[in-house]
Amino acid sequence: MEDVARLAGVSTATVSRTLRGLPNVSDETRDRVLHAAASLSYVVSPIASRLASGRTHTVGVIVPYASRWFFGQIVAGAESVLRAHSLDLLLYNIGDLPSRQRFFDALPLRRRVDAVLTVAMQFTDAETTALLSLGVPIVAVGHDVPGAGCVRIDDVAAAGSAVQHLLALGHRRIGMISTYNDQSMFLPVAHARHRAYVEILSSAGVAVDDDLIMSVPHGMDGGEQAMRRLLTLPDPPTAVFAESDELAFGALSALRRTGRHVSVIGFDDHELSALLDLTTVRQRVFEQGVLAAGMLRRAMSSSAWTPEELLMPTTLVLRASTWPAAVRTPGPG
Amino acid sequence: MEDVARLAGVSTATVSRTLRGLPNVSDETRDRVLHAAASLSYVVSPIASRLASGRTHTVGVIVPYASRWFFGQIVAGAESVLRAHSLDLLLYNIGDLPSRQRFFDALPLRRRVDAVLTVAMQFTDAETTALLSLGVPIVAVGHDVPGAGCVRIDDVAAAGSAVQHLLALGHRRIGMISTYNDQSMFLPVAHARHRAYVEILSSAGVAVDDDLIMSVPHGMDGGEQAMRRLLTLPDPPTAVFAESDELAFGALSALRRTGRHVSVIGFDDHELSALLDLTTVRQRVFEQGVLAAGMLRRAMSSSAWTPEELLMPTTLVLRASTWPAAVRTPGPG
DNA sequence: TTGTACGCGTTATCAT
DNA sequence: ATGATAACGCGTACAA
Repeated sequence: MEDVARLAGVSTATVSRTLRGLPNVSDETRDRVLHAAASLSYVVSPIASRLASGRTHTVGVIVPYASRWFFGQIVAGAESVLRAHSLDLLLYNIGDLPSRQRFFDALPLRRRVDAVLTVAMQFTDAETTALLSLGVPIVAVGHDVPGAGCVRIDDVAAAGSAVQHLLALGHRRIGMISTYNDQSMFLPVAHARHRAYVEILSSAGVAVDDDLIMSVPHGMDGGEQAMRRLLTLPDPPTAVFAESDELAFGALSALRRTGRHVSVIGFDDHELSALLDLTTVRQRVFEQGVLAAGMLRRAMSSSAWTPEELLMPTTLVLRASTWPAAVRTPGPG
Repeated sequence: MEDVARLAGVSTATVSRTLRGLPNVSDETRDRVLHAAASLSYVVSPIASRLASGRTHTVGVIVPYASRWFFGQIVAGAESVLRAHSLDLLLYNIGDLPSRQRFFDALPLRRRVDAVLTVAMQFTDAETTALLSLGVPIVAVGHDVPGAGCVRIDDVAAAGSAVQHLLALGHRRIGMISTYNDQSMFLPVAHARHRAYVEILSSAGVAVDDDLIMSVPHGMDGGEQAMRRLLTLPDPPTAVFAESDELAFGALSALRRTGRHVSVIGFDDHELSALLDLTTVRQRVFEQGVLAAGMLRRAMSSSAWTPEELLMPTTLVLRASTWPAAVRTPGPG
């Protein structure tokens, strides 16, 4: 920077001002500085800049399963807007217990980020406290953190509409495929969808049979496992609500391998759900990442930011993986 | 850090040494410092540390399509090992022309990373020069960069085995679904697989018909589009080799919608390929990310690192999406 | 083994 | 509008 200043015949202070586009720089000197910088192909050292300014220009993103479709979409959405404002994104993948403990033990985010984005996590009180102790704004997607901004869908209503759909098709024996994580805790999303399942069935006068609720690890394998177990029941379900499309894919796989027929409805509208003809509840995932990042930007720029809450809509997408109960099940008619 | 030093009754230099685990610190002082740091819940400022040491502890990762399955796997694999060594990973998603130009225009990696990982990119000479001008070690996955390390599969041989499989099934009219990017350039991977297609057909005495080669944007939509076009040909193929499983998924979708029957073989062994019964060429993607990150670590730690080259194996995975030509095609028999 | 002191490359405050 | 200079928080020769 000194070289640039010398070449432009000004002080380093003026170079700094110019390069950051601050006011109070005459057009003429601005040109000189810009030319000098260009001819020396000089760029500001982000690290030195961060140390001096005290701002990291970085946001930390915490997800449980980075390589799953849903989280990939969220991260990609957030990345696109953060990058556009030259903010760095530091990804922390803490799905399994060991990495999670390491994370909250060392809390590597300290002195490192200006804001935090967390996606579909279930934090203990201690973990929440640790997060808040970072002293930076937080935005959560798909779950709540006290004092944090929030982007989400109405999980209970959306999951309810899925179960409602199965009821409307005449199904009464309806299974559910749910997930848990390493701590044997339900993720908040799983919790809400499970609640919707219970509520809708109950209010329709259908008894909730715990045997029909399978709790498995997230992913296709989990879904396959769950459906296999459901099929071995003495009185298996005629329809199943899977908490996510990836679980539903696994369920479809089990059905195909066993040659059985059970209606399946998923949740998300995964990129491949149309191909697999999966009835599902659509949510705009990428966009939630975009909106969350926008919220983060606002939080970082205004010192008096108050947590916002954004509720995204969902849509029931009807395809061929669900059908009336009577068609395949012996009924009274 | 001064506070810690004061509390422990030592100098900041000793604190620094202790916290970095350097030798030449007596066990007793080490304990005192560690306790002091713990009781003040002090952590080193990574930014200040980086400025002082001149090392960023960060690697830049350049991918064309961050949210596609393949790249998600690579990045997840690399992240897992980088994180384990507390290295940050800065992701740059430059698939479309505008972001790519912005990237090479500003070259935001300057003074920012200790190493670079690029995945399946096709760089122009100018872009390669720009990258090399960063003066940091580079590792490329799925393509070559002069002077860079490399992790890859034998694309020509692997793609060849796919085409060979179709030939062995008796197919003679074999299509190919290939990709191009925004600059209308073939990605190096696309190039190699296309070459294999031509070579294998030629050496089997089968004429290469350019009408059977569809070039589309990457992704399911592209695959669907390509297959639709192939089906409208006066003499459509009886089998198709898709450059990636995602393209193949699109092709399967088109077949299902049109009720036509064409053998399809993909490439990658995507998580969902088994479910869709897609015959494909398997490669271990996540592991390539892991290995590339390991190579990067070696490159960063030893000043005299010489580019390594790693060749990963592939396997032909036979499923139900390919079948003998005679079964569905009127033949002499 | 430990302490001193300078340097890392900016930003920001206060003058001018 | 511009310049001098003190932070920013640490690493690291060098000295002790």
